Amino acid sequence: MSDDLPEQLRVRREKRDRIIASGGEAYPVNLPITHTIAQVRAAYDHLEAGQETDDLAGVAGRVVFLRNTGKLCFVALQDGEGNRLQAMLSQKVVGEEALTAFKGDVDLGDHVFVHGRVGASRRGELSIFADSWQLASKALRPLPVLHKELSEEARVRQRYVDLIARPAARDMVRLRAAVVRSLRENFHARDFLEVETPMLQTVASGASARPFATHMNAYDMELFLRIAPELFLKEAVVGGVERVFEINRNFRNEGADSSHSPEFAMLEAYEAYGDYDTMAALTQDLVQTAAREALGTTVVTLPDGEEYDLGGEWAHITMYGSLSEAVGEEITPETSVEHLNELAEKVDISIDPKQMIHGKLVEELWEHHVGNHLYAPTFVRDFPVETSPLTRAHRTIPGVVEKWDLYVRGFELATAYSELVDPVVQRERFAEQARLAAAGDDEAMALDEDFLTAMEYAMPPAGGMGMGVDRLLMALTGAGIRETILFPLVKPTH
RNA sequence: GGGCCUCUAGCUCAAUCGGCAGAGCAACGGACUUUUAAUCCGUGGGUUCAGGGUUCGAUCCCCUGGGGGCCCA
Repeated sequence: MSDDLPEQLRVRREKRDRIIASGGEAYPVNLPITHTIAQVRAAYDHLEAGQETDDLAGVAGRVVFLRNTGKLCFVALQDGEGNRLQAMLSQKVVGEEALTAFKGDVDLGDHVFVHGRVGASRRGELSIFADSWQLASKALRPLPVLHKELSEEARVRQRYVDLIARPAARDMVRLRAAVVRSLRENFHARDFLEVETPMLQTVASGASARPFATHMNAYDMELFLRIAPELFLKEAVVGGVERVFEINRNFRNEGADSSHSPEFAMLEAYEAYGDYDTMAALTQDLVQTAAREALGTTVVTLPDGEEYDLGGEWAHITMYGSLSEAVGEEITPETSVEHLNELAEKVDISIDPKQMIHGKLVEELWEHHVGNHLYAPTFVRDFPVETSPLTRAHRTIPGVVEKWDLYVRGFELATAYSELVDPVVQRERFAEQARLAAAGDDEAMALDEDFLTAMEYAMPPAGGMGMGVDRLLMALTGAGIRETILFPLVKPTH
């Protein structure tokens, strides 16, 4: 059986077996650790080359560097954050037997414990001068070459290896945790309550997307993974949870690419007596504060070295206004479908004839003429009503709704509404979505009767906002969405 | 969904008009008490993504399928 293994795996397995057979431990339950690698580094980094102390320390870490010069061995131990500490095993100090065992048993990738005096090597490297050592956990597979980039595929298929090998992978995990923490603390400071609403829903609504379907055996019924928490969060607002947010996963049964993942983390927040302007101010602060707290600056350095500034007041433009400017003629909610279609054909935008409605044409034209060229953080305001069924009509401008999308470096980071709270109008909007669905739009929003009933108990006027957390990480780093997700979905190899 | 690129040793990558499949690191045996991708001597390691076709001969050319990436929709 083990004869079938590649050489390096077989050799390591044999070492494990030999250690255990001779009464040693390859996987001890605990070790006499006195310091973390980081603690030793913090306390002794000032030592100068050749300077030794009488302070003893027992530390453990993963072997990422190994050198045997005969009667002296060097080993670099790494912790989960990437901190490294060298240990030196001299035959004179640990003894011949222990050194021979070390040479025979330890491979790159193993976890090893060393105990000894703290000092700096002749070359100035902070080190443990080991008087004893012990295997902490035997690795049966070799590490990849640490000074070469892992292939993109290996990175996502074996993220744990990526985390061991690549500092940027470790940084992303910690940055993401810092960003999410910043978001939560910001909300808490504003007296928003965090809630968790259903992931399994009988109707997947609150957004325009295809859901994942599943089946509940006990009730013998079809359920859907949520595409958005919106309707439940609004029901919470109806019930008096007037400042509320949720950070959780959404699932959309659509394509996956560098900015879309089938499951993605979403932040949604609702504020009674707020509107899309208060949401804009909130969103700008959430992002800028997260940048300051997680990165230490609002100036993001992208992978190509370019600096992108998230600071300052972000621009506000209107969808119809910016589109009119771009095409050189006035486009309004009254512009006919026929004329919009002429404009679309002029730039080779083709739309399914069954879905040829004013709102879709305006949005497609806007994306082509304006959205694709947006770079600096920009709020795009006042959308056509057809494509925004949960948004209230603009307070003064007929034919548009109070909705904005936030674009950062050309992708959509967040969206917000002055929420539609009139239950009669809301029902009409759902009816219109049902007509679109009947006409073949499989992304039309599904009607949710429970939600409409809740609305009939009166929801206070409110602003609501949604932001993709993975996309926020993209905005803060320039990484693709799969780099921001610790374990992204990967197709099986077979 | 469409187009292009890609899959070779544990890892990162070479290679051949179609003619014994290579390097670096890693591994194995040996030397070395201050190494930082050590150095020196020696050795082993391959279902070239899978299946089929063409051919005396396929890692290479063709077809089908699979994985990954990029661009477009």
